[in-house]
Amino acid sequence: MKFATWNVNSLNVRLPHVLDWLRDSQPDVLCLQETKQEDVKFPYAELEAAGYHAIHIGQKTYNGVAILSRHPMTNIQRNIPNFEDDQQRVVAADINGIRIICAYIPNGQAVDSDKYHYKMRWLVALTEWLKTELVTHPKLMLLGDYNIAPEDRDCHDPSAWVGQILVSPAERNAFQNILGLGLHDSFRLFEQVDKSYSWWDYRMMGFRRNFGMRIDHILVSDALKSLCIKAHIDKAPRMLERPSDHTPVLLETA
DNA sequence: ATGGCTTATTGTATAAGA
Repeated sequence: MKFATWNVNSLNVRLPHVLDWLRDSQPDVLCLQETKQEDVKFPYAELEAAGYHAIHIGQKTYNGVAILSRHPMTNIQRNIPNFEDDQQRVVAADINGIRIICAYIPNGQAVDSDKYHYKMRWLVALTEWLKTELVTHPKLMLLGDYNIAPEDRDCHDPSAWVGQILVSPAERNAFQNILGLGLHDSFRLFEQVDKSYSWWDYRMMGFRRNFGMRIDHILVSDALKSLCIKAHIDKAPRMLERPSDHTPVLLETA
């Protein structure tokens, strides 16, 4: 099966890119972040016509996540259970016996800001929930925009980013805590070219100069690890007119 | 360089992203 995650930075704007990409790439499952639309505006009909079931949880202007799937989805969960949150950042479903969790982890804005502390609380709640999910779903995959570059090699200029969000020790530690549950960064299960990133700033010609960060990830549980056969980043959508600032990250399993 | 884009909004400037 082929899985992917993509922060589209407004599905309203990016729907043509998404439909083209689904047609060309034929993933079984595509997780979207930052749909930035209420559910009544979500393009269920267009996606159904393209061959995809969809589940979505959204809000106006900010956040919003969706799972698109060629296969039926059951056991649907919206938001992290037992975590008070007015932001729409998580949707999950069982697909072909695999627990698929799509997450848009908070950005954090600036280290030690209120939003940063929210990010850290949010990561704790996510980690606690994952721990219980893994008990009942040994085959689990967590796809999304983590807003964390796990290591220095995931940042175009580590020295310039010291002490910033996306790379701060506390954020990286939170990422390691998730791995500690028995999850694996699928991208790093395979040999990759240096300076591989999933996001580039719109400003300063970030993409052309490859000033990017690898902050979108697909983590897999122990039970899925041995089934992984390929992981890569598809930079093509980032080269289109009026692109998202993120590009799709993919994983293929046997 | 605290931004140089891009998105969205009961807009005509502001907030937020990363």
